Amino acid sequence: MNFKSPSEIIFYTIESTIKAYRKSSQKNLSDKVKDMTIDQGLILAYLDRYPEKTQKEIAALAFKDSASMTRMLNLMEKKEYITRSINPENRRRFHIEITTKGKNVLQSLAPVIINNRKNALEGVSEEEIEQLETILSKIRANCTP
Amino acid sequence: MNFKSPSEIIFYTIESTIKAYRKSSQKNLSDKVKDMTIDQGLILAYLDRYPEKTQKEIAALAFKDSASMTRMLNLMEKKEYITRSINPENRRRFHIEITTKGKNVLQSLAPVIINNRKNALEGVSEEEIEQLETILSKIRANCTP
DNA sequence: TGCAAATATTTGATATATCAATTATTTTTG
DNA sequence: CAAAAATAATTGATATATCAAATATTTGCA
Repeated sequence: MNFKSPSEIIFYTIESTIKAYRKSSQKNLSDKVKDMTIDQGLILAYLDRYPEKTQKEIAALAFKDSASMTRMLNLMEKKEYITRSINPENRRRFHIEITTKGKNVLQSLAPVIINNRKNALEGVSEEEIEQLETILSKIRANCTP
Repeated sequence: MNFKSPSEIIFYTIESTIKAYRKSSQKNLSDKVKDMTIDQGLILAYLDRYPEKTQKEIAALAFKDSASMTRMLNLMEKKEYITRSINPENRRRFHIEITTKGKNVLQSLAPVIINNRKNALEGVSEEEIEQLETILSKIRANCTP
């Protein structure tokens, strides 16, 4: 197997880039709020923005599996960032609410998330972001059944 | 928090692309070899190519943590893809050997991995790969302490 | 030489990913 | 309408990620 082909290198680069981004973002976030992961923060943000979505839909937004979502929300409930109650219109669903504690955390998280993105994109032009977007979308389409 | 900024979208795209790639690669791989993950396959390939590297070094190549590597190698040992013996030159290290079974699996995996890459990059020019490489490296550098 | 620091690996704890199976409820359809 | 199909969420099993602490060994230096 050729370990030096461009195709090998590029997936290596994508992988390492996203890992570096996650790691640095998590660090900045942990400095600000103890006991909170990037993903939990993002999910909190999605819940805030789309309060009517089901767990399954939030999961899709965050590229999670329903099973992962269930477990993450269990944790977030235990940590008192959210509460869940059965949705009377459709009793298979939950109605998820962000607690005051959750809202406060979200407030303090927002600038961290924005700053993580800004920092990661320092020196990257709008045009480059568009190129990135275009090329990656093509790859994603190739990999999507 | 603005959920529609380019900076938000681009990380979403990177994330979804790599997930789609992993998922489709894993599927192709599972069709060929039962009970083998992409990462285990890659690690097998690295072990084959760099037989003298330590677990820690292999871990770094594959963007794993030493702890994860230990557990993955335990599994791979249990599945009889590798054997580990203490390296007499430095008894903190292991000498890892790929078993015949491991070598056979590796053989059948190689074309799958190559094909996964080829398929994912269908319609992506060399120039685009270079652009991707350049831009992502910039982002990674921004996120690397 | 002898002991402190460094190194390689493991282990424990906790979080997440993924697949398949299960439960509870709602919707569809013959 | 009643049974079957679809849907939302959960659970179990297993794999992986991550951090911190522990273990074993080697290296560097006073």
